Amino acid sequence: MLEKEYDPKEIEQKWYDFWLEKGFFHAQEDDNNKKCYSIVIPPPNITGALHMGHALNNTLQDIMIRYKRMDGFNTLWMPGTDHAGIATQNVVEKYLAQKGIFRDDIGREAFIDEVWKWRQKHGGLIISQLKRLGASCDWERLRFTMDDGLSRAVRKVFVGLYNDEIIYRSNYIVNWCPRCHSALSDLEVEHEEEDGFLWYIRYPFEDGSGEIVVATTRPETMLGDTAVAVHPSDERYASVVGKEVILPIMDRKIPVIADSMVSPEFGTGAVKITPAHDLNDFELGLKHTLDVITVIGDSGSMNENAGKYEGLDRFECRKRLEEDLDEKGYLIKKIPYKVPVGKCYRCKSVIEPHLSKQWFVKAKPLAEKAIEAIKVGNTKIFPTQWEKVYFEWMYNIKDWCISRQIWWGHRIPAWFCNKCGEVTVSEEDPTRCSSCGSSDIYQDSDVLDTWFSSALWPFSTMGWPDDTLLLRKFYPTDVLITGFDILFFWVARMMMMGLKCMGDIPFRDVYLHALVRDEAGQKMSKSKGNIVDPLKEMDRYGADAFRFALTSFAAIGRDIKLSDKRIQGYRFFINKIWNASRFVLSNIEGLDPDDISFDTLDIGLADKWILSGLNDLIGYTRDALHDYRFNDTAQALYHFTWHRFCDWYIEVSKSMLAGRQVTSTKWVLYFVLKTLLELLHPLIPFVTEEIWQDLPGSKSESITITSYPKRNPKMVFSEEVGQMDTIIDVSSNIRNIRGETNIPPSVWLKVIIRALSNKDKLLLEKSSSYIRDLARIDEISFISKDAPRPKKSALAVTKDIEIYVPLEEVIDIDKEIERLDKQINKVKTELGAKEKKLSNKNFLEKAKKDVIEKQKSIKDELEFRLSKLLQAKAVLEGNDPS
RNA sequence: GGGCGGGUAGCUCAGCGGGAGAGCACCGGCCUUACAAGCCGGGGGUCACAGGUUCAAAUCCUGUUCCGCCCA
Repeated sequence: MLEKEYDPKEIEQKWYDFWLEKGFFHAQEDDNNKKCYSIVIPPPNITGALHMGHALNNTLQDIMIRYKRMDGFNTLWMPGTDHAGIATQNVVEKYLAQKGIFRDDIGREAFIDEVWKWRQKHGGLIISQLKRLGASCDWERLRFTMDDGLSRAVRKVFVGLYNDEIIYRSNYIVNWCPRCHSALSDLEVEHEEEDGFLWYIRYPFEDGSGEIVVATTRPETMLGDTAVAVHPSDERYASVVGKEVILPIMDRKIPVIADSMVSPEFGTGAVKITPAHDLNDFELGLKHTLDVITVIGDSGSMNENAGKYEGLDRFECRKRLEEDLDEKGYLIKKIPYKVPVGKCYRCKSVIEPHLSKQWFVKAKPLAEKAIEAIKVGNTKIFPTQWEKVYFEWMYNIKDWCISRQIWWGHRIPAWFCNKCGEVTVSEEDPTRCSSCGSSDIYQDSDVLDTWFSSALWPFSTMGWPDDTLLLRKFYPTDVLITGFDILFFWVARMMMMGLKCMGDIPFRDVYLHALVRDEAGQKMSKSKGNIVDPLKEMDRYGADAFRFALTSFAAIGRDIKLSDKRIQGYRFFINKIWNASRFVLSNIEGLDPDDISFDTLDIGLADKWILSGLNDLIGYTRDALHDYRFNDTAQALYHFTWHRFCDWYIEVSKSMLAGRQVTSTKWVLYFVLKTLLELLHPLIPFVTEEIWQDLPGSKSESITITSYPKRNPKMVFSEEVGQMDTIIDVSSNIRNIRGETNIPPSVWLKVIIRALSNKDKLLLEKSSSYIRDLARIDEISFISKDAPRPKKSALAVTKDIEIYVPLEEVIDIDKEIERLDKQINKVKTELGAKEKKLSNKNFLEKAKKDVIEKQKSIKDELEFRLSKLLQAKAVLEGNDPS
């Protein structure tokens, strides 16, 4: 027997330990009997703590995995963590700084040792938090992007792509974060518009024939200018192209050139060209063979080429330079201007376009196959509108800068020769230069972008480059479930690498879920203080309630606005299940389901109604999960459990348990509860296991490994469903009269029913006991078509059934008239619309027959109800025409 | 500048060609022995705006407007 109060805490821990101990989550690669189903986890950072995004993401994955596991698949949910190069290095640096240890003091090797130590100590936090959530990952296979195996995969891919000339090294303008001290890929830069200025500066002609005025948003870069450019067809400047100007402050002669890249509308139509500090300028510089002068260094301060500004921070330099220009008369004006600013997505520092030697992945050839795979439908993206976004990005893909100037990560397997200057790229650490054979070589100090190893995740975790059983069985994976925000970062790159290295897609489906926001729709962030902590929510309401809430909100294509209160609402649902189960378990004592054959049971109307509904629910749930409609799944289960099973079936079962059909009622209660628990288990694993274990009969060791319910054609009873719906409808109408007239439930009522159709009449007579129970009626009588109307009674009409509730002295005439008027008005409005529709010739000619028929029958019903209500009102008003 | 998503009950959202829905909140009545974390009943919406297509539009098309996001 279940405890009276549901206490999630004890129960959750208990069952999770049980599942682990039994090894239910472990995939069997040598099992040849079952079909396989696999998911790889989006690896969280080792520095991370569980946030709402993780919670949602992993709940959805767990639902799919648990569903498939129950449904007979050999399931693999591959877990792991990501080494998160820059983020982790930052965290560990801060951690060491507290102890007075600094990276540069201890050196690279010692620092990396420290990171591993840190990871040993703190890196497992998020894993334990995922367990708290109930994630049924195959923990025995836990992977880490810096593991030996995965590192070997990284090297293999790097070398392979290098040999295919897809990876190359080049001197190019990259996004440089002066704080992280590293290059970043285009994706790692966040673009914003900020309030800035546009400076207008005179550049005098060298021959003294006047000046040209250039406009710039970044005056400090002028120190590295090597040209001024105008549009070739800009008449204002046609005569000055080819002349030279003196660069103010620096007193350097630079040419005026013409190029169609210049926009005549911007500023004065003349722009300064700084090839070392702007991507467009760099390309224009290459085209016109301009000098390249770097004036800003790695840390964002001015270098030796900046003359007297050397050593100043770039923004300080801007101020000083402005003063100097103004003082010397070069500055014409400075006007407010919206400027685009790129910021580091990790530390928010302003990105500096920076000329440096970096490693790149040539993306175009990889993208072609990745586009094709989605085009032909080998991989499908849900919701489909993301496919467009994917294509857009893939078609315009740019080369991917993969080198990072940090220490923590996969070191680039390239060695430079001090003697001949050539590079040796090799999977094994070489001892000699592959070009000249010299042993005077050194390894590139850079590491790879973390996303480079993440791109290999679906196959590197399964043992690639070895040909493993795991890969053969579980690759490609069935679905990738992740947030849309890493579609480019991760999904797109896994597609490219999977197709390149494995020759096959990494996953058949991609389900992109929304972002979890706060109740005001704001992105959650520490600085805003609007974070909802999943751990706290789970402590407060239990993991099940929390999971169910997230699942209910996971509608396709929407952001999720989450508040504590909304989670609380689902706590009530868990409690409802708990109490319904207490009712069922305490009332089915003595039932041995093993001894019962469904075919021999004498089941009644209500039984058929609930079983048929349950059967539909099974189909609906399976379909919804198949389409990743998680919220539909949750809603359907919620509604059926609460508003069909609890509200109606359990209610009628109470008297059935005291009647003749005790066994069948017990069995139906048992069967519906059992099935509901199994349907719910993937969403709310803990509470369902706790109750399921208490069910009678022989069963498997755990609900986790029991079969997911299947539809049963023997449980389809459409006629009875309609009949029970009529009974419920009549009962609701009686309850409505009771409610509207404020008659408390303690007062038993009488009811008189007149049904025009014989079918309904027979049904209601036969099944009147249901109505008695549901509406608290102690006497039901039936009158014929031509019998006089019962006096002093309230009336409700549904379909062609008249329901009279005699109120004797209780009746308040005015109040009842008021009540009838309300109904009359409602019916009149609806009837008006129907009449209009049905008097429309065009409608009758063009609409489908069944639609017209339906409208007609609705109209007939409304007319009937109206006439009855009007008559009832007339009686009360004392001018009964009959 | 280009693209995407959205504007439906007080709030959060579902519905996406044929009688406007759910949860929460609100109002009234109930301790009816599974559940007061509950039960029963009720009120509440020119479905952003303007055109169009259609017999029929919250639903399809066009435009406007507001909000959010992505890319440049």
